[in-house]
Amino acid sequence: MDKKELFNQFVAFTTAVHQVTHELTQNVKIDNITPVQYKILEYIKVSQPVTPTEISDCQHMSLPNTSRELRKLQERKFIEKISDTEDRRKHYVCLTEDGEKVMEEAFACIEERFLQLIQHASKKDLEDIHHALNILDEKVFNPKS
Amino acid sequence: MDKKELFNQFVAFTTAVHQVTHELTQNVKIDNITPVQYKILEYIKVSQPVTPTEISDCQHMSLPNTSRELRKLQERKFIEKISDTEDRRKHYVCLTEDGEKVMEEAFACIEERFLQLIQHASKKDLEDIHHALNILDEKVFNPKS
DNA sequence: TCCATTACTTATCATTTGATAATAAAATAA
DNA sequence: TTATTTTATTATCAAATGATAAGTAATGGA
Repeated sequence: MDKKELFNQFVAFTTAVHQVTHELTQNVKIDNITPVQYKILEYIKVSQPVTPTEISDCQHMSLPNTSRELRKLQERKFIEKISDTEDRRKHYVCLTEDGEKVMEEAFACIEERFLQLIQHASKKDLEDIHHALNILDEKVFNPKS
Repeated sequence: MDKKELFNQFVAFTTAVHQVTHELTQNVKIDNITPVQYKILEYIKVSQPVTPTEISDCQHMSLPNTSRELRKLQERKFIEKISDTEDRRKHYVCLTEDGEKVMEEAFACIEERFLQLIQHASKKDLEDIHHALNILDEKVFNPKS
């Protein structure tokens, strides 16, 4: 296996992943929410509770800008902040009930499209996909070293 | 294989892919170029010659905005437009020599980081990765139906 | 020929996002 | 105690991106 060739395959693959991700998420429409705000909500949904600093790091945005977007999300009652009892500088960000509802709908919408994507897959296909995801996760995308 | 479970794995996987893609490309620094402009150049690099309409479709941006960014890229001598001799409404966009050089450097930079990522992979690991990419491409990300 | 359509451009405006400075409050180290 | 660091916020400005209207030129069909 030539590494150069593998790189080319990798580039084509990641492009396809981005493309499909876009297709799966494009019909998720939360009223008056910006892409960045959606990404933040998505991150909170799967990782809550999280601190503004963690959001800042993972979403690759500055803390002031993170703070601004969180304020907007809080004003719209999608999230709430709870200050740490130990270290009162820290704030834990969580989804509110409204926020949970909205994100569950969003994920349901994405899941529906995902199921369409794999609707023709056989039982063995599903096993193969599962296995392939594991391999790539382990050996490329989540190196646990 | 439960499809619901596979969906969760899929979501985690695509998140990891986006994360790694970001890490691989983050130290590609082309002077005074915006993210959108970079994405356009990247697309042209792998697909040239392309028309503005194709760029517009693939990059999910309106034709007027595409036209504006292409103008900027043309002013900076990264790309050139050639009109179709058959249908003179159509324009083919290509990289100039400068553009080619810049993008080759960018890809070299990404490849270098990719090689670091898989530096500890054995010969068998590389085969496994190659195979896994093929499976996912075929069964999920590039459904040829 | 005339009309509709396609491919693209220009211009303009609103919104989103990014960058930075200044501040505050709590924690921690000296 | 005082100084430093960490966490987060507010405020402000610049730049990038998105949306839309209007216009040009070429094509193709009626």
